[in-house]
Amino acid sequence: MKTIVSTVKGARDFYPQQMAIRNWLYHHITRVSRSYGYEEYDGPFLEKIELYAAKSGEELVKEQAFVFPDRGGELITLRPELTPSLARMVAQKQGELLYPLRWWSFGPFWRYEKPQKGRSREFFQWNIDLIGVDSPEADAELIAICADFFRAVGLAPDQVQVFVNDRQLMDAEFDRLGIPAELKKKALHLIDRREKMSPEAWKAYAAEEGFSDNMLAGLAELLEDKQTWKQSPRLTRVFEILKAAGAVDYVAYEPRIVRGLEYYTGVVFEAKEITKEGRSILGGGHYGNLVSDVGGDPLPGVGFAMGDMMIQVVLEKFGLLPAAGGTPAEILVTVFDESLSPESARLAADLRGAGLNVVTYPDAQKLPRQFKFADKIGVRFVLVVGPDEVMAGTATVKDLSERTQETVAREKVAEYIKTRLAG
RNA sequence: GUGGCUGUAGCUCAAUGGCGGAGCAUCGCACUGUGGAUGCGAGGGUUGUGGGUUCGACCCCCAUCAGCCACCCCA
Repeated sequence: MKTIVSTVKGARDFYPQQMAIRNWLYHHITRVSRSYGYEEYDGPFLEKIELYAAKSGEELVKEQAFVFPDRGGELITLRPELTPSLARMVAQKQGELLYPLRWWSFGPFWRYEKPQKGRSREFFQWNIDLIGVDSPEADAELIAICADFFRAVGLAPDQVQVFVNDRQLMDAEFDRLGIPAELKKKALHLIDRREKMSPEAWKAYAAEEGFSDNMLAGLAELLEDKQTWKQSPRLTRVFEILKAAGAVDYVAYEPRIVRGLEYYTGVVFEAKEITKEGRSILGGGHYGNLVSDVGGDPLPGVGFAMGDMMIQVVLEKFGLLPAAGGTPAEILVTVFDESLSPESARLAADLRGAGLNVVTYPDAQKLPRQFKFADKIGVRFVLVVGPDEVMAGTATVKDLSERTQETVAREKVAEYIKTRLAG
């Protein structure tokens, strides 16, 4: 026992039960993505560190990426996010791709973080982007995809919400409040920090950063006003579209959402569980230029990313995770004794040929043990082929859930079971 | 990266510094052509790891690892 080598910190074993949940998530992600016409893609899991050097939050690469030298001495990074890879993939074929581009992906990422609930060092992430358009319709489409996904997994609008804001609206409001250009970035940061500090600490912090009392009062007011979006033609349009698309129940304007990543230039959004003001489930927004950092021509887009950990935390809280997997088999074929084991193998093969999932007991153990095993793994039907059945060309089919049993001609067994399964 | 809480059987948890236990689970038997129930029995532990204090450590101290929580940051 003591010699078992533990998993790498922050990495997870996927036992069948967890694997079933991962596949279930993947299934819904696939369906929603495809329903909007998005194509699946993926990038490499390993990238050169330079790819991340210029882009996306300095801290992400410097402090949170797994970086190691390969045997040739080159610094290799386990990808901490997908956007830079996506940017390269688009830039490499910028001229030949057909826009707008609708692409999605679900795969593993690594970040050297301190693991806790809803956060590990190896996680899966859904990335989805609409590239090559700049319209509010595009923003609305991605937000509607969030809403559709939540609906698909059973989350209701009173459980999760997509909170939306527009950085350009904030920018205009900053102008109105007399906040100079050099303070705007700090102002966004200040908004981001508002909920994490007491009002006093927040004010002190703001004063330290160079904000006047007037600006501060204006900012505080801006954060309380849930109607400001009406000043923004873009947000007005986004909400109009979301209403028409039947997604607006899941969406709300929220001035406190500004998002940390600097490449967002327009609409930004973040989904949260609303009952506890929890951590964000997913986040995204509009970026003005995806590919310039990797040498392409300016190309706008909108996208979001959702990690697999937080969504599972939320789904579990609301009892929405699918029931544990168990065996995919419907049938267990017992082995009466060693001499008749080929009969069982033949019957099992026939049933598999008919499209059924069949477990054979791998040993000529006593029948009670085989039945007990069948019960525990959760198959519905147990088949017995003993001397009597072989003589008569039949098989005995016991339905564990109905507690009934019938002896059926061998060639009719598959049909018999299918009928019972359908009924 | 910072601060805090917790590590005892497969799981959930007990055990004043003095013989490490229970429930559930597992396995066996009652029960050689039929599962769940019941009864009886069995196996399972370097008390996360490594040091220290002590006549004696699951218990106290130090370190370390892991999990969780709050920051940081974000998904």
